[in-house]
Amino acid sequence: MSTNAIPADELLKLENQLCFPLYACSKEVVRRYTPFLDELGLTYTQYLVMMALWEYGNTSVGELGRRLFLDSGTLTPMLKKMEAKGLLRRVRSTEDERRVEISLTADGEALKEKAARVPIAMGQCLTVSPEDAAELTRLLRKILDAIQVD
Amino acid sequence: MSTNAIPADELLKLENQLCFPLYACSKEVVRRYTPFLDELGLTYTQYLVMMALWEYGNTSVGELGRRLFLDSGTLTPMLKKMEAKGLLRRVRSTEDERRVEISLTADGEALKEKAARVPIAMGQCLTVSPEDAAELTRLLRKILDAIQVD
DNA sequence: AATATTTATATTGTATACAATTTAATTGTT
DNA sequence: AACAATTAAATTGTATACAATATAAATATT
Repeated sequence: MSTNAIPADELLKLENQLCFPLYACSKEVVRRYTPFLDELGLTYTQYLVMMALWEYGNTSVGELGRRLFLDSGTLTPMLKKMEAKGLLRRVRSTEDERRVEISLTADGEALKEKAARVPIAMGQCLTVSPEDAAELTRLLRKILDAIQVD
Repeated sequence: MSTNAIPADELLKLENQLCFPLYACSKEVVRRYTPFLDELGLTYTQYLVMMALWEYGNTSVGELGRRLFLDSGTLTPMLKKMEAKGLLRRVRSTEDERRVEISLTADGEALKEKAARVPIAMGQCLTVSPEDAAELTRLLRKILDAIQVD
């Protein structure tokens, strides 16, 4: 572990850091979803929950959290709201009473058709070439995979 | 605007979307900063504010917001906390009384030396090659630039 | 000059996020 | 079986984020 030759000035410049554009880009892109998701009555995180349920089917709070990188402190209140809106059911598992099973209602399942508009609209809004998008996704997944290890 | 041939099923898969890995990766990377930033008594967003001030010098709330992609609803309460901690000053401009000038205190300026450890520690924590980091940053900046236009 | 428009912050309200703790159920050990 | 350790959600507390609105100051218009 040798002394790093780069001075504090350079190290701390926003443009020299990976994390800042990552943070800013994520926020700005998510923000662009809002008008399209408003039409579905969903927030971005709720939309993620719905996509996970549409794709993988019914699960538990914990499994949902592992898939979406969210913990129960975020999910529990959000799932309660979504249950109140009639999109899903929260049922304590009889098999393992620690678990709460999340399942889609008919309304929740039906919302999928309307939701297909969202990625299409965003695709037109973002103007990222398919190549750039693929490369970006690849690099982000690589970091996510690496970061999970420790 | 022709009918898109890709079915809803495919469009709505988490793995087929750029935004989800972007969102998840940003969150997970920011979370890794926490232990290092705790030593400085900063949150990640506060760290961004400090980096902007160290790099660009004193500014106004609005300019800070444009640089960091944050609005006054986020910045005002946060800057008040940072002022209370003695890191910066908030002074209503006499020249234009709508503006609030943000300037570093001696303590805030001094924190820069300790903060240089943070990007070094994160660099070791992330294990991203310089090439991947450069490519990723380039693509993220490209999206951020494109998204600002509309 | 008086009024309208724009601009810069601040405030309000809603929705995440997550660390830390709590509670209750299940599993592992002796 | 009894107790310890682990696991799954829920809760608590703190800190963003941002849309919408409010407020006040500066600028533009008539």
